Amino acid sequence: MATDPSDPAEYVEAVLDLVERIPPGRVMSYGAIAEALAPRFGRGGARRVGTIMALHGGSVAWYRVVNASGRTPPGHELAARRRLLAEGVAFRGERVDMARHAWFPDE
DNA sequence: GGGGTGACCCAGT
DNA sequence: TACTGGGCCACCC
Repeated sequence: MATDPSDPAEYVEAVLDLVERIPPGRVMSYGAIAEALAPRFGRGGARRVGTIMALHGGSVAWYRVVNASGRTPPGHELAARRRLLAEGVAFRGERVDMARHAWFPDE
């Protein structure tokens, strides 16, 4: 079906689809996204998710995706911070308070 | 076939 | 907290 691991485009779609499901005020790390899709696609990794976001993130809520440390993507720190603050996400200095806002599809 | 690159991650210092 | 080194995987020359 649409989840054909042999088609790279399907993985991209799955990543973007998952990002769209992140509730406002919550965030996910690149690694967490890779982990969440692992059962379905098996392949991929945090690094790949990052590349996908860099290329196609513009069409989704890219600012809800941060690295494992809670840092916002390079070059977009200000924009990400503004949007996240507007959604009620707490910051600790320059990073998101992951312990408080990290989200996982299971919820 | 070989080597460099990247919106990553983790452990060690 | 910051920096370093190793591992990771797909993509591009």
